This record gives sequence, C-alpha cells and structure tokens, in this order.
Amino acid sequence: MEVRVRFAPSPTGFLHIGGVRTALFNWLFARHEGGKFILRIEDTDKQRSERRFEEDILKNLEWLGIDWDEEPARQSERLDLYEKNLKRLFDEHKAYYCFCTPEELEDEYEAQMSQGLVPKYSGKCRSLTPEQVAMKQLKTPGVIRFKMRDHVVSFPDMIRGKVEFNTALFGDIIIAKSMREPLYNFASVIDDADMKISHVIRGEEHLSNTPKQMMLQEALGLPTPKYAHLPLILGADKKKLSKRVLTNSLNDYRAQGYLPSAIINFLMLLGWHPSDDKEVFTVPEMVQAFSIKRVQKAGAIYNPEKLDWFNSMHIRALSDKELAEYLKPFMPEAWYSDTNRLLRAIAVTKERMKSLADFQKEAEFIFSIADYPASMLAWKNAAPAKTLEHLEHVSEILSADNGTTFPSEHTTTALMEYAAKEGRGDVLWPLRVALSGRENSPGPTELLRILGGPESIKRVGEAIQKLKHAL
RNA sequence: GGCCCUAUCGUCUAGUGGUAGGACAAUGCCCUCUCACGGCAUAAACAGGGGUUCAAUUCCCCUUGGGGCUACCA
Repeated sequence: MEVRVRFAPSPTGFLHIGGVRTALFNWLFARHEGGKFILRIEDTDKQRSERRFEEDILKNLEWLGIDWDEEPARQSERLDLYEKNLKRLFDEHKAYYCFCTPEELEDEYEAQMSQGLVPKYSGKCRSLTPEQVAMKQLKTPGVIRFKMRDHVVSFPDMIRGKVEFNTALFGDIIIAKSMREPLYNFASVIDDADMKISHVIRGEEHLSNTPKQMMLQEALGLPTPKYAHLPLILGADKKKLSKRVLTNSLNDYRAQGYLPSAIINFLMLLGWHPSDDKEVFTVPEMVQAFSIKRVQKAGAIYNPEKLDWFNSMHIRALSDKELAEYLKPFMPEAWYSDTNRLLRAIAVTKERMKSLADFQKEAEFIFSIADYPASMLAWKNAAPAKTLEHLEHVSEILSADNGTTFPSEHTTTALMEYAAKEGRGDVLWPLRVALSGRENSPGPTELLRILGGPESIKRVGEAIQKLKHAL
C-alpha cells in the first residue's frame, strides 16, 4: 500500500510552531517511507478562515523546506463531494436535521447532569429529512446530525497502542450545518478516503475525534487509515501552544533570525529521539533516521534556549558563502558591496551568533568604528602615557609590513615578541580596542586580518590621537 | 463533572527485571588581553502507595500530578 499522509491546517491563523511540528512529522514519515505528502486546506469555517492565513502557511512551509506533492486541496472547493455523501447518509437514514436551539440543548444537558447522567443529545427530532425540512419552511437554520451507533470502538494507535472509546457517550454528533456546510469530523473523513490517505498523523487533541470519524467511515463504507497521535507541544505553563494565540508564528522566528534547518531539528527532537545520542541533524539525516516508533507519548514543553543552541549549531554548519545569503536581510546593503570583507566578517563572527540577527551587532565595528572613550584603551590600571608608547610602537610595526597578505608572519611575530616583552595585556588590549572600539571583540590578529593594513593603521593612528588629546 | 491520553534531572530525553546515560540551561576551573568558541568538572531525576518477583525505575493495580476532548472550531 502506498504511503500517503496529509497536513490539514485550517487557515484561521498564521502558521505556528505546533502546526509546523505536525507537518514535519508527516513530512518526515512520508519522505522516509518514500510516500506522498499532501496538503489540504480545511477552510470549512467560513467565519474564521482567511486567504492570507492560507498563503502564510504555504509560504512558511516552503521556507522550511517542507515540500508537498500534488496540488493543495481546499475543502471549500469540494462542497459537491460532501453534499453527495451527506445525501447518501440521509437516504440510508443515518443522518437527520435537528432544530433544537442552543438554549433547549443546554436545558437538556443540565437536566441530564443533574440526574448524574452524561450530557448528550437525545435525538428527539430524529426523522427529519432535507425534503421535510424544505416543506416545513422552518425559520431556524438547524443542523445535520449523524446517528451515532452505540459501540465500543477500539483502534491501534501507532504511538500509543490500543485505544478504546465508548461511542454511547458521544450522542449524535453534528456533522454539518447544512448540505453545503460540512463540519470538521465529516469533511475530514470524506477527504481522507477520497485522497487515499494511508496514515493520519495528527496532534493528540484529535484522539477523541478518532472514534467519531471511524463510525462515520463505517456508515459510509470507507476504509480506516492507520492513526498516530502525536504528543502536544506545551508552553512553559504546560498548556498547549494554541494556534489562536498570535505568538509563536513562524514569521516571528524567521524575523528573529532562526534557520529553517535549526527549527526543524529542534522540533524533531521535541517528542522524538534517535536510537543513539545524536542531536544535530541535517535535513537528509533527519529523513533517514526518522521512525514513528520512537515518537514520545507524553507532551513536551517547548524550550526556547535549546532552539537557540540548535540555531547556533546550524549557523556554524553553513559555509561562509551560504551564511552570507541567509544574512542578507539582516544587514545594511552597504555591507554587501565588498564581498571579500563580508566573508571575512562572517568567518570571524560565525561562532559568536545565536541567531542571524546577531550578525549586525557582532560585525558592526568591522564596517565602521564607533566612538569610544580614550580611557578604554588602557589595560587595567596602565598609565595613559605607557599605553600611548605601546600603540606608537605597534603602529610602527604595522606600517613596516610589506607582505602580500596582511598581517605578514613577520609582523605577527614582531607584535607578539613585543607583547611578550612589555606584557601581553598592556600591548594587546589597547591594540584590540583601537581596532574594534569595543571592550569585547575577536582577537587582535583576527582583527588585523579582517580590516587589512591601511584600515588597521588608520584606526591605531586614531587611537593615538585620542590618547594624545586625553593627556 | 464525564471520557481519553500521560508520568526519568529545571527542560528535551536514553535506558534496563539487578538503582540511571546524553543534550540544553546553571555553576566552577582551564584556555585567554576581552568577549565568544573550545576543554574539563560539579550539581541535578525514576511522583506516591500497593502488589508480582530473589530483585522493580522497568510488569500490574490504585492514588496523585499534568494534559487533551467534552463547539453549529479544527
């Protein structure tokens, strides 16, 4: 049997972390098995569905590298199919119209609860068909219910093992608002069958929908796919990361400088673990290693610090050139004009970045030095006059450099010998501050290499002037 | 309330019928002119109670904790 899975988001909000995780596990499963990954937009809720959210979902999946097979389907464009199946249910007396008002239902439920019963719809208007409804010309819109057969449904969940529900506790569920307004449980069942979905991999919040959907499958003579219910991703408060909250949108992660592969790597390890202790994966390695057997059962709390770590690991795994491409939106255009200088800047800041957004502040001084106080040039309690003397000597060494690449080995050696003689801190600290204008920066030799001879000599000269003014 | 799922360091987790390993975070030391990186080290967990067993973190039951569902959302 061909493996066909689907990701079926409802476009009622921006793509968020939880959605990505569901999509990811489906995608990894499909790619690992050599199957198909189908995208289905579940936009039956006309009030809340918006086209911009759908576009956001597609755009971000694409950005993450989660690619789909076949043209994405939209449920709002498949109403004929649902209507056909709804008619069939009516013909076979398995569905009926219900005109109870919410108030009536609430009264009924309360009465049941007061008797210690489980509240459920009793099915008092069980026989109305669409024709009768049309004839009656009722004013209230009504809903379509499915006659739930009392039955103990049990199914093997690929992650949890055997799961059992008693459908007698559900009552007759509402499957549509009208013949052309299907609801989730119904539309989803029809589509999974129509699209020949072999495995339904979804969040645990759907676990209790499964028996309802299986009863619908039974009533319509449709096959039952295999089910796998993923543990939920929880926030620090242990509540599920809700799609209705606007935080955790992928757009935010993208804007904050997270790499797609880092997000995917992080999410994969949230609820899944390989058989060894490997943690940092490339995407092909993830596809290769994934197995649904090793998915966790309990919910996992989302830990942003570990995401940062994955991001820094994935940033380092990139070549300088690749990183430059990713960095493009995170730097002023001017920085991009000198490719060689940019690449050198990236090389030296690469392992200092937790996110792409860090690049600008880490590399800023390379492109233009900020003003700094003369006092910053002195190492610890060194006398300004002494610091000046060191810098002047360093300037002489640098100016004498006539090698092809700066700094030449001769220059470096001279510098280090001088530093060894006069005290490393006393010489290297002022040089480094002169070159970077900052208390914290990469080392002086690295800086000389990034900046090149003329710029280095210029900056040291400026530092000397600063000291002279201060004296 | 009912139904269902679930339970190893703070967090993500490995693991086995013979008392626990990794990672992130934290702390300390080393490297070092600073920061970052790196290296080394420390602290840190089997929710509780019953069984089964020579032996239980591991198997079973109960309790407790956490979560999900209980929509004319998905």
